Amino acid sequence: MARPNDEVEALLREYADLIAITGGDAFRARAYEKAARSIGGYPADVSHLDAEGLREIPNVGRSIADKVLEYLRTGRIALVEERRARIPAGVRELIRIPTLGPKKALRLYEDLHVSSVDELASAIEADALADLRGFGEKTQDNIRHGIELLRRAGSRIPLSAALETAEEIVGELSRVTGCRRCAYAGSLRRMRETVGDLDVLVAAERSAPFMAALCDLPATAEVVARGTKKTSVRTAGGLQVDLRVLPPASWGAGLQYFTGSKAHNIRTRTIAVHQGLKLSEYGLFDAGSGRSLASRTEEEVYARLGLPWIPPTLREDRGEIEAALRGELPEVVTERDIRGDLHTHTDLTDGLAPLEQMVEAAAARGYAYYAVTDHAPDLYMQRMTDEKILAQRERLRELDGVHHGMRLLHGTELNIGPEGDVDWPEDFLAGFDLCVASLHSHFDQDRAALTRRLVRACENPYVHVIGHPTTRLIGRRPGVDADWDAVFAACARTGTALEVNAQPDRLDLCDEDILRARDHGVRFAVNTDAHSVRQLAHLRYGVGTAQRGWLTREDVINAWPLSRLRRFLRGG
DNA sequence: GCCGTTTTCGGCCCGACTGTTTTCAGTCG
Repeated sequence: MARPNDEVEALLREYADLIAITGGDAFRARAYEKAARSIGGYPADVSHLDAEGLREIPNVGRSIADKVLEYLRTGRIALVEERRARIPAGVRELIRIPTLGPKKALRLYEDLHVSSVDELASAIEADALADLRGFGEKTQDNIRHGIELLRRAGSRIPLSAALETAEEIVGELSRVTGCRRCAYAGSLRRMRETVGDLDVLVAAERSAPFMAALCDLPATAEVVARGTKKTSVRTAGGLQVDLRVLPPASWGAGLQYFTGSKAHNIRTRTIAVHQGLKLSEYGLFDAGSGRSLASRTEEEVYARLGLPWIPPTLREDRGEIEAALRGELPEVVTERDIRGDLHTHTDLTDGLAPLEQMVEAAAARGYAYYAVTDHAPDLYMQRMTDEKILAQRERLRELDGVHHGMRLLHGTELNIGPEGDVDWPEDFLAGFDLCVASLHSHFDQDRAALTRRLVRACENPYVHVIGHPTTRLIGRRPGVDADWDAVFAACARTGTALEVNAQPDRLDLCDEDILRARDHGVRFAVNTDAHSVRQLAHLRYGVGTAQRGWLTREDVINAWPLSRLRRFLRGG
């Protein structure tokens, strides 16, 4: 099951939403939100803490500590259940629609008895909102568009959630007696940004114990189908998990087949056919005699087809077969190649952990260098000042090299203003080792204005990296509309790196944009944008996305040794 | 509900944008 911290976070967030929807004290709602975020990002497992330990978590006081203890003891929080009884779950779903907040949700529920996204969609179709105060033409358009966005994301779940569930399931099944191999395949293994269902494979002589184990998992809510070769279940979170048990001799062929993509597999099967072979999930066979030629490992299967092993993240039929045939497959960047994180926050702005904890955690990851990039003053809500950032710099210099010799870079995340200007004058910017610059507002400027804005940011000699360049939020907000080829060209010309932001709901740039930018000769930085210690581990999602964009160590500035990185930052 | 170099009460992230309610509520970052 999910980590206790995550369960508590979800519950407190729900409570905060319910307070907001029922018109409770806004500050109280925010207090629960803040506590939820702090607990979710807290490094220690809350189920191992007592009341005193819980209260050491920022934004957790006596009342919330008691509620957490109640949850850990009984599995529920009475006050949350009380609020739940007053507001149908579907009403809370409504506030996931962009531009629709708690106030509008409550009005829809009270006046029209709308208690789900589907009911709202029908109500709009039936023109039932016409007489409702505050729901004019434009508002309805915005809601309709918001519902569209939600639905397009559909039932697919974020890569990060899928990966956590898959790793738990693989962990459990690996412990079952008779398990020779166990792995997840499918779009998850290819690290697609969202995942529709999980494909889990087991190699074993007997399948029954694994089918039983899957059905008995605590995460399993419903058994969809149960057979000897394949069993499907649905988790409490609504994720379908397909388990296939293969004979050990078919492991490689099965893994290849179920990893896909479909387009990639069509290409490999075509290659097989042209060689008088047949490729299936059971192996690579001679089409005439039916004799098995390769099946134990993926490497064998690819080799018998005349191909090198192709990393799963490349298997999209986006030229990887041709590159493999030419012997020109890229050696894609791996998590081990990343020598440092270049975009991270502390509690000086909206991060959760103090500088010392972030630095210590970064060192524990084995980084050679690490940049701290808190928000700059133009993002007013962060209340940054010259004094605060300079005091941080002083403290950071003291910590430089203290942990395993890890070097620290003092940076900032600048705000790209509507005209492409950034916070602070040039002489102040010159004091930073590294500046990331990102869009945080004015997303709906027209294409020409947005392009100019981004190009101007690139042309600023103190801007080294463009953070989360499109600002998309997966399933919630599309990226901004710019002439990206012009922006990528500007990055290449000015030596400005583009970020591959590893936050699971961003993954920005996305794989396709990376491929385009790469053609322009742009460099990249794979960064977590971590706002807590735990988020430093989000790096893997960024690396997966970078791989899908065919990036190598050479393309990624934070895979370089520090001396080379510093030359890049100096513009050399 | 949390918190404290304006400290046990009285603040709390501030400002902008949008749509619609002609003076501001709601939402967002």
